[in-house]
Amino acid sequence: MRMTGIDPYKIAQSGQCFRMRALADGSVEALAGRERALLRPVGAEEFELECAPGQENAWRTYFDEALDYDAIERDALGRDERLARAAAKAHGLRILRQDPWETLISFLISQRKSIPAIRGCVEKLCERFGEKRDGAFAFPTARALAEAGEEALRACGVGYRAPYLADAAARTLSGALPLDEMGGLPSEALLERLLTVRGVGVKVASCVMLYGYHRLDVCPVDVWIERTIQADYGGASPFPGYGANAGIFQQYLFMDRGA
DNA sequence: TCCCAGGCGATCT
DNA sequence: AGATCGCATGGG
Repeated sequence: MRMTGIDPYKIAQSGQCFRMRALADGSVEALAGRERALLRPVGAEEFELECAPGQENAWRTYFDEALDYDAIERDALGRDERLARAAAKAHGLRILRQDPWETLISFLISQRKSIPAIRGCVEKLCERFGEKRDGAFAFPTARALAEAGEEALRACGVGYRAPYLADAAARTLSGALPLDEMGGLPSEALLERLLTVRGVGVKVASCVMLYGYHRLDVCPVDVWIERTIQADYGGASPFPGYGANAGIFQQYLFMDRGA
């Protein structure tokens, strides 16, 4: 299957997912849930996607193929100078449609960690508690993490976040936190439910909403985005004015952080 | 050795 | 309601 117009290298680097990486031969490996895909470059902005039989449409959805990102980039280019610069550099980026559970656990870990450190923790969790499947490890299920115990979780380098993961896993397993059903909630109610998870504040909840529930208007504000607001927007957040694409524009600016 | 990382919860005023 | 502080761990 062929995919055009996307830049998987940028997606892998974007900080929205932690199990996607460029390989030495120039292809990009994507791991999501129990599945694995390989994107091999075959031309300009063109990649051949190799995946398990029957998974093609799932990967098309994952890479948000149906959305017109060229139109979104044009929107960004017409806003302000700072955003336009970031959007131009981010050409080919997509907001992935990730699984809410995987997103929740990943961003619970993310607090006060660098992106390489997050990747390391996530990979350890997968190796130790995920099912081995065709040369890679699946992301661990809620049951697997609930049964692992806090100490075994802590041994993956998650530190003080271990009880947060245990709580999220237990509540997901019991049905108290029905992550899949919560996709039907309006954003305000969804945010409220996510904030009931220990270790989830507004920033982590925003990441789960944007990356796990594809709420593209939701804008996570982390230390980097806050710095950008201070340094480039004089302390006045531009995101309320960005409307339906605020979350995507946040991602453009996050990728261009420090520039 | 020091400082920071895609923050959050507890504990003050 | 707002401000401050401690927190596990790894990398520069």
